[in-house]
Formats: sequence, C-alpha cells, structure tokens
Amino acid sequence: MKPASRKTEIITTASRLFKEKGYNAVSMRDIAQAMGIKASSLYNHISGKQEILSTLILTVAREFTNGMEQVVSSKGTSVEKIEKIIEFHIDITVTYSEALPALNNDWMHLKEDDLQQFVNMRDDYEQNVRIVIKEGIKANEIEARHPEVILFSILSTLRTLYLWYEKRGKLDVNVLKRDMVSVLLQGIV
Amino acid sequence: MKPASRKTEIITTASRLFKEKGYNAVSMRDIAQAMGIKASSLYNHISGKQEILSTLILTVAREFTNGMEQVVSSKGTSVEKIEKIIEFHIDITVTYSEALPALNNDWMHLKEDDLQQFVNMRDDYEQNVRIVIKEGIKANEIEARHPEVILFSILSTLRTLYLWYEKRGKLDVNVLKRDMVSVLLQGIV
DNA sequence: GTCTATAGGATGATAGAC
DNA sequence: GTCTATCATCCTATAGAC
Repeated sequence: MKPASRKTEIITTASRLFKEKGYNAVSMRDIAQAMGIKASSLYNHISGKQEILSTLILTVAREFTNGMEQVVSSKGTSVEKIEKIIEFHIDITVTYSEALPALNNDWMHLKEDDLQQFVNMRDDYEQNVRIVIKEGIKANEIEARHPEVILFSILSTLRTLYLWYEKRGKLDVNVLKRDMVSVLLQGIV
Repeated sequence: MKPASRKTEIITTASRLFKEKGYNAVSMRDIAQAMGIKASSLYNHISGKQEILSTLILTVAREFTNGMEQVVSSKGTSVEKIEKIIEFHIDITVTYSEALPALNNDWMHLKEDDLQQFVNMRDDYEQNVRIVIKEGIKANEIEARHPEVILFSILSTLRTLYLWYEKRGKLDVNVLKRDMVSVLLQGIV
C-alpha cells in the first residue's frame, strides 16, 4: 500500500460521492468534508471541480480505448474479438467500478476540449465494435440480423455492468466472463 | 391536438432539459426561459421543482408496473412472457422517450415518499422478471445459465433503449420488437 | 397568469494568515 | 497543507402589484 497522493485521494473520494448523487449534486464542501478538511484546502491540489471530473472520466476512457486497440490489431475471428471485448470490458468494470457512473452519466458536464476528447473516444469505440459485428456477419459467423440491434444490446449490457457487479456481492470475474459471453453470444433459449 | 395544460407544458419542457443536462443542472430559470416566461410564474402551476421530477418519474414507473401486471397475470410459456415484456417495454420507450432519462438517472433526487414508492416499484418489477426467468429454466424453456446474468442482460438492454431509439432515426417499432426479441432470446451466433 | 423584487441559503473559487 | 474569511453568483421559493 503506497500512500495515495492527496490529489488521488480527492479523485477517489469524489468518484464515490458522484456515484451516489451525480456530479452536480456534490459540492466541493461535500468532497472536503468526506476527507475531513475544508473546501478551500482542495484547491492546493487541484485547479477546480472540473479537473476532478475530467481526470476521472478521461482516465477510464483511455483504458477502454487501449483495450479496443489491442483487440482491433489482434488476429482471430470476429466472434473471438467480441469475446475479447466482453472480457476486457469486464476487467475495466471491476478495476474502475467507482468511476464508471460518472463516465456514463456525467460526461456531458465536461467542458470544451475534454468533452470533445471524450465524445471522440466514445464514438471511435462504438464504431470499432460495429465493424467487428459487420465483419462477423459478412463471414457468416454472426447471424444477419440488424447489426445496430446487436451492437446496442452488447454495449448496453457492458456499459451498465457496474450497476450489477456491486449489487450482486461481487461475482467471481471468471465466472462472470464465461456467463456473459455465453448469454450475449448464444442467447438464452 | 388538444391544447396542453400549462402544467403539462412545464413537465414536458423540463423533461427535455433534464434529458440533456440532468435534473440538478437545470434550474427553474432554465425551464421558464425555455417556455418564454419568468421562473416565478412556474409556481402558479406547480408546487416546486420536486413536483416536476416526481410527476415525470412516477407516471412512467406506473406504466411499467401496469404492463408487468398484465404479463404476470397472462397465460403462456415463460418465453412468451419475456417476449411480451420486451414488447411493452419498447412501447413505453417510444411513448415516453423524453421522460426515461430522468427515470434512469435522476430517480435518486426524489424525496422521501416518492423515492420509496419508486424504489419499491422498481424492485417489484425486477423481481417479476426474475421469477419469469427462473420458471423458464425450471420448465426447460430457458438454458440453465446464471439467472442473474440473463436478467441483467435483458433489463440493461431494455432500460437504455431510449438512448438508441432517438439516435437511429426512430426505427420502425415492429421491426425493432422482432429484432430485439430475436437478439435477446436466440443470441447472435 | 405573469410580472418585479427580494428573501435566505448554497455554490465555486480566491486571498492571505499560520 | 490547512485554515478563516469572504466574494460574486446562482439557486428555489415567496410576496404582492397588475
């Protein structure tokens, strides 16, 4: 356990509060109080509330982008690529579960450059999954249903996984990966 | 086109703004300005900001509860019941697409009684889907995978459908129902 | 039904002492 | 690195004129 820097401590405290009430309902005073200091002291470590949000969101967004780049440049069938996407998505969810609510619900409160960066990364991510699905359909690995519905179903499930992971007493990650791949690829009937 | 009451107009204007920025980032001044009046005028039609949120959320939550009650009391196999759930979920999404962001992201800002009512309805809803899935597994209609993963996958997809329905140029509802049932039940490979 | 004026409090952020 | 004190602004909501 290396001692977390004060800045890191602010970010993690804030992410816990954002998770419960959302970015706009959490004040600098709330964050400071949760750390046992005064709001003005926070400004010795960060430039403002915006920096907390953008650090939180962009750090995780870059993880997703990295994971996707590895999958895209890997060899294998389209189905294998989707399996890899599901798996690294679960890994990131487990590692950054506290930050994901902000990424899903508070990204619109980013300003200018940060907002643009995030939206670009998110669009690229989605587009990469779309390409994998379409290649899979072309190669007859994936059923030729509406590709957007398949894309939407997979991404919706993965993006809100953090809501369930915590609630269900932190399921075993490998069991979760196996069941998730199975449910999303083979369906339930 | 019957002329919407002023109160209804407030609710729909607010839901549009909540959708873009979230409950806490929208002020009474914002809502009033979008209607071309002053914030103080709003209070002649509603008791406060909280009433807007609770009307918005509880109206839709009751629709989901009604839909679920009809499915639960209907005859048919478990798979048929899941199909019905998917279908009425899509119907509600199409009808109330402006209100769903608040239901998904701002319910925690409800107060006391309203919050309790909402959480109860939401838990009951989830529990009813869970029962249908477990009955389906017992009857060998549904594969005996982790029931919670199946539950989570279906509900995640349905609950965030509003995000996609608008973006994709409002897909035809019947095509959407058919493809969604197919993807969620039979999978993609 | 809408307005102006305003109360009463919370908010993000800064200055300067220790 | 934290504090107190404070600023300027925004917020929800009310009172009362028209």
